[in-house]
Amino acid sequence: MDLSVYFSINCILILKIVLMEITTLKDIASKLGISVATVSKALKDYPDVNKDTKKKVLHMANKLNYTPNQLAVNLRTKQTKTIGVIIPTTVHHFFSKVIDGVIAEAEKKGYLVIILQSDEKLFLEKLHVNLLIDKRVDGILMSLSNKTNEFVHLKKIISRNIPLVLFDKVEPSIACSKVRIDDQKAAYDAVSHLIKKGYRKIAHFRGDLNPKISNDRFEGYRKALLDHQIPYDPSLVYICNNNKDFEDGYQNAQKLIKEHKDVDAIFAITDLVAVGIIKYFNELSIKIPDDIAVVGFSNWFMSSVVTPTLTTVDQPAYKIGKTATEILLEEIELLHQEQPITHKEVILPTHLILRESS
Amino acid sequence: MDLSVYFSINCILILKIVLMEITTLKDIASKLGISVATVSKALKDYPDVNKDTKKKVLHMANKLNYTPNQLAVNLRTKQTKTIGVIIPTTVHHFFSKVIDGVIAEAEKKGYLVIILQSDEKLFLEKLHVNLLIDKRVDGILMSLSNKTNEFVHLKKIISRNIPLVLFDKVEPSIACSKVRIDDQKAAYDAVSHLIKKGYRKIAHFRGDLNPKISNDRFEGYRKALLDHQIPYDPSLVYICNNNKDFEDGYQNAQKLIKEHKDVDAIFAITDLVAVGIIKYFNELSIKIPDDIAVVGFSNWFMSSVVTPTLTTVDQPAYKIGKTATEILLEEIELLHQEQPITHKEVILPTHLILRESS
DNA sequence: TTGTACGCGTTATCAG
DNA sequence: CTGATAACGCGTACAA
Repeated sequence: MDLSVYFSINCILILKIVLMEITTLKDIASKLGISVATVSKALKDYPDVNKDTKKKVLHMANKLNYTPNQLAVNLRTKQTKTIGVIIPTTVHHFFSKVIDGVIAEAEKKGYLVIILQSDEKLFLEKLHVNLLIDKRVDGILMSLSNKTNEFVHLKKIISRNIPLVLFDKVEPSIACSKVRIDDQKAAYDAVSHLIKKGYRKIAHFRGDLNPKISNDRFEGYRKALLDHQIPYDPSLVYICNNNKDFEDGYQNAQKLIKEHKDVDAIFAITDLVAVGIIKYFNELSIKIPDDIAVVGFSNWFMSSVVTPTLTTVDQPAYKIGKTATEILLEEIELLHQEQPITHKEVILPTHLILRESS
Repeated sequence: MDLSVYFSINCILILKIVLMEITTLKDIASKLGISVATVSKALKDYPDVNKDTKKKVLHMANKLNYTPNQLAVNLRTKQTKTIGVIIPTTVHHFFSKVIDGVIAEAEKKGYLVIILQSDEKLFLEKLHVNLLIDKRVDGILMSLSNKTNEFVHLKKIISRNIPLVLFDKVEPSIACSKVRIDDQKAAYDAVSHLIKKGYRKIAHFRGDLNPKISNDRFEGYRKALLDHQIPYDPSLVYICNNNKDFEDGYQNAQKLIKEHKDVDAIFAITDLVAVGIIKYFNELSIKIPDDIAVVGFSNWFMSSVVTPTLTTVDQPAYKIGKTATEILLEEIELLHQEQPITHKEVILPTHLILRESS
């Protein structure tokens, strides 16, 4: 017999003995010979309870290590002090920072966070919405998947009177609060920067056709060109839709070089795409930014350590998560107090971070 | 008045009208003129209920969009179908992949996941343990913070009879299941690889002194040297403990070059440290691997796109999360069935990924 | 100041 | 096969 297994079993036996009993109000009440109601009130600092009994209750509660059973509290108060988050994926620098912000803010206000991933699939998004509704979370935070093109599940949340805040990938037609950046303006700024630096033949590696975010960035790109009297050339726009941003960037860079030898800059929809481009150019010894400049989007950590370092748009991920959560918790609070809710749309500022690649 | 605000308020009014009532067993029962008990049984497919009534109940439940109130279910069954995860941070490639694995596996089995961050602080770790216990999660998954040097909070979990699985950063003395890699062997393999490639003066950028993980990797480094008749030189070991891995790598590389001009390889405790080293060497035009080879640890995505690409130890993050969750859910299930639990210690294999930097 | 009694929505036992 | 009834643990209006 393996020693570690033996050890483990041994431990279980010991544990059975040390097992801590969970104390309830009833336990305290019976030990003290008073009623459950009084104990409850004492613990919640009600005014109509004798100082002495309160002290006794507090002492006993402490001694028995009492903590209220949240399940029972939830059932009574109809609040779970829990919010749900649905995002495409956690394995993503942007989203993990958003989560960081969400958890930090929620925790500060005494809320717990349940995280679910849509994996960019509509049916999973729907499934998870139902899961969260059944779980009776107090509110829901969502960044929509790229494939989401119908919104009954969002309407269901709203019709159930559960506060919903959309962030990042947002649907304008849904009546709820939203937190996002101005993708069009951010893209416009990035491309304008390239133009000001003297680049003229600027390609754009864009995202899928459906998501608003990708169209907005594309529009920003186009507008920047037109506003600076550079004709818009559709053949300079490449679509990255394999959900493999890095390889999309790498492969499209390859294509681009074949099809447009004279291109002098690329605006990529995402840092990952940009890093794919950089990788390819490095392999071919195409000099960045001397031969071709590259600008990314999101300011992933990676963009600051890659060679050359990447000029990119800083997207305040942590702040997006934090703000969305603030609004959500506010709405939850208002709802609880039966006060009217006014939905907000917050647009957080972005900044272009200038680095070596442009 | 701002139009969007007006629009929002309008929407609220509409919502109030569409508000969906939540149906309970009682509703179904009264509509059908039967008892709650029968409805409950019909819905749960108990054998002792008439086919006709069952059909009627099912139909009505469907019509009214009935879903059981999980809060009540939880209170009754004393299960929340929720597990808690405490990790140092979500903003970390390794941990976000672990989370991915955890959520995927939990979801498959119908469990939800609450995530909390210790931010490498012991007091937060303790706080969160209490939060999760109060929340009555069915089980807890933890990767300990670097600062964790006492374990009463872990013992508290166990004494409450809540299944606990430790992963990645593990404490051997705690009687619970564990999922981890063999850090010492992984480090040994990495350094042996350098030696076989002909490198002789190999530095090690290690982690903080406390965490087991960092000591294990250091031991692997030392053993590999000794086993290959290379004397161990303590002055070649640099400590990275600023919690800023990238900068630690960068700065220690600077120091190393000053203090040991003839060093020919570095084994870094983490890819981030390695990338910091690479960055510094790139700036100084020190050739990797010709002048100095670099090996990292973890196989972050970044390591495959940096220039030169980084040789590193692949740590199966997703699998670690998935396996830990599997074991946890198993133990939860066993506990629920009042069957004895045997703790497991799973050691997942790592692989050295050979790239350009060595 | 304290205690009684009920409700939250389910599940489970047991009698009919 | 069906339905009272109790219980889970807590909160609170109301009676004492």
